[in-house]
Amino acid sequence: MIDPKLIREDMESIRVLLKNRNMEKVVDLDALQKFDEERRDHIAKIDKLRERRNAISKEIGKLKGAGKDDSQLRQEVQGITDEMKELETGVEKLNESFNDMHLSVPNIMDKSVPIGKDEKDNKVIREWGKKPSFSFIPKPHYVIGTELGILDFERGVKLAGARFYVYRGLAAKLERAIISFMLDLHTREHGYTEVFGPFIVNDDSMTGTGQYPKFKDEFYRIERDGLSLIPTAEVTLTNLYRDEILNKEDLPICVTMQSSCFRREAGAAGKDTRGLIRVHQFQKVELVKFVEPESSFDELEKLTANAEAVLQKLNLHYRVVLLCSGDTSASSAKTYDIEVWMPGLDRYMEISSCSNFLDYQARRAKIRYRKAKGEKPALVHTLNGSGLAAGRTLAAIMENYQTSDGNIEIPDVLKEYIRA
RNA sequence: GGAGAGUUGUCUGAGUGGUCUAUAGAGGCGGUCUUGAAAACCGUUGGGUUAACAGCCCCGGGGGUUCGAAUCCCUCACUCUCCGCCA
Repeated sequence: MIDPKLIREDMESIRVLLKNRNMEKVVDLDALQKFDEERRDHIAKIDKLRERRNAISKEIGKLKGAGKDDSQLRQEVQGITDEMKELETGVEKLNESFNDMHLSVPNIMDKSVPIGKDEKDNKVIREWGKKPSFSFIPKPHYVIGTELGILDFERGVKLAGARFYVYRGLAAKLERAIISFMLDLHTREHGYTEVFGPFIVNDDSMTGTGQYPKFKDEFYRIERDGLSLIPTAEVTLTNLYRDEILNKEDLPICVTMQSSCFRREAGAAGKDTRGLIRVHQFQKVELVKFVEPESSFDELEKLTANAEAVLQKLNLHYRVVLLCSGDTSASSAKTYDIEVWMPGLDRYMEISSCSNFLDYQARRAKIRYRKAKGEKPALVHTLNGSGLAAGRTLAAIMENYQTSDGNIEIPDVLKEYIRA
């Protein structure tokens, strides 16, 4: 959620924002403003009425105690109650309309974000390493994996359906190694604390990070228990401090967690249908930071560098892309995608997405901190990024480390994790 | 899954429908006193809404009864104890 004050005081900048994000049609700003005004007007009236009613009730109590007649006061209070009821039903509807629209207003955007329509307008910020050269035509990971018998898509389908897979032998082992390696790197060298928490969370958590209520179709929900499978450990990690007031001294808080991630991929029919790129269940190491507002853009650079370090140590060529206004997700103020080179697919593939949410998530999830004793709590800034998606990392290693005889070499940094 | 007991402000803990609309103690912060400290004494001590004071809201969440609810009713969640089941 953006600061509701912006809606009242700086409508024009929101109008520009919506235009840049191609979301002009998503939010009706005039209606939003109207709902807000009416709703606040009603609330003020109700408060006045309640003040009067509280006073009368007190009076009645006194009269009763003294054994005196209170019928006149009772009559007056009846009128007040009726009026309040009417206003209250109005406020309920107004609040609902306002909240729905307020939730769909995207986050403000950083000045450094290029204005653009879609991924074509994204800006490549830097590249690292080089595309590897092969003396043969490199195969896509799903061909290598199937031929080696370590990726089994047919049995994945049998067990659960399309977009599921089974790892066998080296693939299973390699992914486990990748995850351990990444967690060790982030905790030993980048200052993150390793966390492990629920993969299944309640609706408050899904709402806190912005998955609900807008994108319900994209996630697996267990109706019977009112719980959902997390699409990313961002949900678990960011909601750790939901409804809490943190100490300034404890910031920044940097946490990392590996989890399975569950996505319905509802709108992805026909896209990336082969291989490990787009699947319903995959593993990922997530990085989340809670920081003071002043430092959040510096922290975004650091977080992105932390994710890049994984690829550097694996010696995988990648580029960092700054997403343009139209391609940045609604809750993010600035996003870098890290795209790894896939020789078999002959294209770059997103393997991490690092975002600064400013106070957008913190406001929803009520994550605050106290700057100094006696001061009112202020919202923290939250950031997150993949560090990295494990299944895609496995795919990238398979394609980049393939040999002419159809095998895969093990990257040096993973060797100590694979003591077969 | 069954039975019972709970959930109150930083903590402990009162409060079973009003007339001081949250006792009291501890802790924290400030002060007096002191060479300094302790003790003692005095004061202060949450979140939200609002331009702001006032007002209004918050006694696990939601709903209800009532002129009036921490207090009564319904419902859900969580915690504890016992039983059952179980990796």
